[in-house]
Amino acid sequence: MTRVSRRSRQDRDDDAPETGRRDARKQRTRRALLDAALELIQGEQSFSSISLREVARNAGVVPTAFYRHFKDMDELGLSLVDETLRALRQMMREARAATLPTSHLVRRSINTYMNYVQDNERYFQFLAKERFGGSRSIRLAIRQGTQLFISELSTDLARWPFLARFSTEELQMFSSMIVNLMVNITELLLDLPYGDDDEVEALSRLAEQQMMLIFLGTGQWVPKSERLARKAAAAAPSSNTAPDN
Amino acid sequence: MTRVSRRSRQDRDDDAPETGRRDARKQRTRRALLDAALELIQGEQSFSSISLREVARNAGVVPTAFYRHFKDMDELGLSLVDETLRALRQMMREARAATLPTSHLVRRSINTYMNYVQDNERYFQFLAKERFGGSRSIRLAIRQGTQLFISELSTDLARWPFLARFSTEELQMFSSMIVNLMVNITELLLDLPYGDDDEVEALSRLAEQQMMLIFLGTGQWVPKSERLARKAAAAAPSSNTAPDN
DNA sequence: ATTTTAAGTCAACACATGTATACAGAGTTA
DNA sequence: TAACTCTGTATACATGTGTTGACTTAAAAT
Repeated sequence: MTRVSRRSRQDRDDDAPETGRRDARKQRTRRALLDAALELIQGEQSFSSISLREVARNAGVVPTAFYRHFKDMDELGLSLVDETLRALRQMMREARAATLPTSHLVRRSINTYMNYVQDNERYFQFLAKERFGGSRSIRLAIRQGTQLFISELSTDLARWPFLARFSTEELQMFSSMIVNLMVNITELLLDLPYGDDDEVEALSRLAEQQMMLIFLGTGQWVPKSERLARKAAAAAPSSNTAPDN
Repeated sequence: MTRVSRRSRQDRDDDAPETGRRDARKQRTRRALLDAALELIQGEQSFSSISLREVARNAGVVPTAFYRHFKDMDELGLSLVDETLRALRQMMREARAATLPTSHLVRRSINTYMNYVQDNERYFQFLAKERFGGSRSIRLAIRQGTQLFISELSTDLARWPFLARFSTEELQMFSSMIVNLMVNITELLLDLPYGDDDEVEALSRLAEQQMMLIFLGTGQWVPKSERLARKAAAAAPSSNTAPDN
């Protein structure tokens, strides 16, 4: 306790290799622990109901070794959230880079996403279960991540010509609806009997329709900026069958 | 084991008083157990992470007494789902009876609902947490309940003049979007710092806007029944800024 | 070559959990 | 009244839990 190590593996700020081989070993069992937790969650259990010992056992390691990596199950959970959201964001970035101009953009994006969910089922299972199930800190982290998504999507939407006229606030509202929609679809997808491609197809089409409905709605939505002006233009009876806002 | 009691309290089919006073006692501790579980869920824990003993303790009863009422924690959970959904359906029926003709129907319905959620927070907390957190049977029960809601809502929507032209399938899609939206709003509401009326107001308005957006979308949605006919009417370029379906 | 560091093991603890069995006493029925 | 039926209690057991402290043994630093 009198001496201070110059630099430990834990408090590095960026991912420097630090130094060779013991570190690799540590990283490996850390992964094993994370994977073990994810795997255990796959079944009936939720994160809050699996035990530290269970995780350690499943990772092929003695319970006390756990503490070399996480102080808590909660801390492991936060790492899981972090990792998951990072991966998701990564996917989104790639998707954005890949699909620039095209018809069927919506359909293609949805298909990409559905495939991604199926390939990374464990992460999404975790997110779905802990979005409301777990500790406050985990819930909060997930919510912040979701909010970040909404913001990113709304800046994307701002580039679409027929959405350019809306305020960022309105775009955020649209985005949040789309994200909610996809969250819901994701959760349905996760509960599907494994590998039923027809059902997945059906879900994709449902998502597409629902998204289209939202876009149709935005087409009729009167931007906040125009609302006062329009109101001033007398009280003409609405000729539309739909209610106006 | 040789004799068979004529009729036990458990296998009654409707709520006959059965007979007096011992039964009342039983019913009372049964309630205590259910309430204890709900209360425990209020905090950080989720249903799958609370123990039988905890519930018994919290209900002021010895652990083994639990078995006089439920064979399992899972069975208690199912009772909870049942009770919750029954109460929800009840609310919906009342709401439907109360609000017949009116402008601001959407706004009023939303306000009613939000109040209901706040008054029955425990039940909604439970639903939110177990919708994906718990055992398959509980998840399934919740999903079925949700589906039932969607169906009921879609028969309601069918009575609205400007939605009459749609197929039941399309109405179900609209309904599911609305229900999802409300589920999402509910979950946001539950995580609000307790009793912040302004935030609740903001959430209500958000829900209202989102619902309006959906209705605007339906106004532009081309019913399946008309789609072929329209397609036959040549390939006129769409004059709308919004994409068509 | 020697010392230091730290990831992982081992054994042990105090306690919580689900459930089985036997029992008490009030409530019901005859 | 006497016989019985149940809800709730008391006790006990085997097993799982989080966390402790002292240990080994390779890798890293000196």
